[in-house]
Amino acid sequence: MNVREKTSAAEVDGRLVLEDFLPYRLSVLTNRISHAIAREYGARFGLSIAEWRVMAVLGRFAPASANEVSERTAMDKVRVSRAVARLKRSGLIVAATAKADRRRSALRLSAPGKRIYRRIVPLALGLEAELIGALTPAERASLDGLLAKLHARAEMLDRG
Amino acid sequence: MNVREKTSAAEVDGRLVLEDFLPYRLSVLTNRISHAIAREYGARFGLSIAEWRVMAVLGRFAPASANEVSERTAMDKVRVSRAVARLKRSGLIVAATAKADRRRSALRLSAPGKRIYRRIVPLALGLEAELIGALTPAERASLDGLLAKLHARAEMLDRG
DNA sequence: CCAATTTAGTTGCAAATGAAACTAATTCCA
DNA sequence: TGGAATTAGTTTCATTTGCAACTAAATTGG
Repeated sequence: MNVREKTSAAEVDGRLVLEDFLPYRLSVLTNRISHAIAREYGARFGLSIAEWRVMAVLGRFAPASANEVSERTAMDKVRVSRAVARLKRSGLIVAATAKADRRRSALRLSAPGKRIYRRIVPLALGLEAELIGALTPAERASLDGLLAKLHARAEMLDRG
Repeated sequence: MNVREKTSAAEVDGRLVLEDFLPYRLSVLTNRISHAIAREYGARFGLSIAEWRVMAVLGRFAPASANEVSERTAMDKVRVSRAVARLKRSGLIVAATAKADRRRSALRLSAPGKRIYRRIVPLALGLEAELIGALTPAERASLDGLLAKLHARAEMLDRG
């Protein structure tokens, strides 16, 4: 009957069905979340999104170099460099030169940085809870696995 | 034994386990995909991501006003306004004044715009295919449902 | 009706961004 | 070894971004 093969859920007759197109859906979703986050605790503590992300990485993985932060967040290294500079200026993080490699900095949260970090974490978790509140535990587990797979593929696309 | 309640998978002892934190994971994933996309067809056709998104919406929903584009993509209206201005200048879209409401523009792809659109669509779909290539049909369906739920929640967070 | 408010879209301006060039330290290998 | 190539991070510069203020059109309610 000469029915055209459908190559993807996101395509009909050569046109892109945007609302089914995964990169688009992820982008919109992430935009909305980032926006809500920026309002929620970004503005409240005078932190940009980039700054908060740096702090979040350091709260979890300190000491870390700027490069490590960049890799972990997929943020541009220039953006990281600037966020780090601002955070140093405002005293929320401290930088030592790494012993093994003097090009590298060893970044950590300062005491005031830790205090702010500990105030933001519950807010961040609260927001996440609102987000996944509609999901059952099984769905959360499923989401977890799917994101892991997508992440692995995206890393390949981005690098290769 | 006074074990502390664990409030979330992404929290341990007051610290945020970033790699389990949904907004972070989505952000990294989206960053990587956008980056790959920008390289893949952004640079190749001289289009910014914003411009391509406008075209993608128009390819799907023309005629549409700038505001509609903004809502559908969750992009700032200023960003849309500028992308539209550039696309008009380069002749890829045309704007008529909406009959019913003369503040509104009625945007459409021009003939050259359609030609470029039809060349980009397969690339976009190819990229998406690479991304979800690792997922079974059941997993794709599952992802679809989960994103829909998250999207609904995110919209509430962003607006309310 | 028409003044007050709302909505679509643009522009001014200051801040954020990122590619490319640069400095400085390290590694590689001939 | 030591010079070439690589890597960490910063700076420069042109572009992009987005808030706020604006214009213009439409809607609302008195």
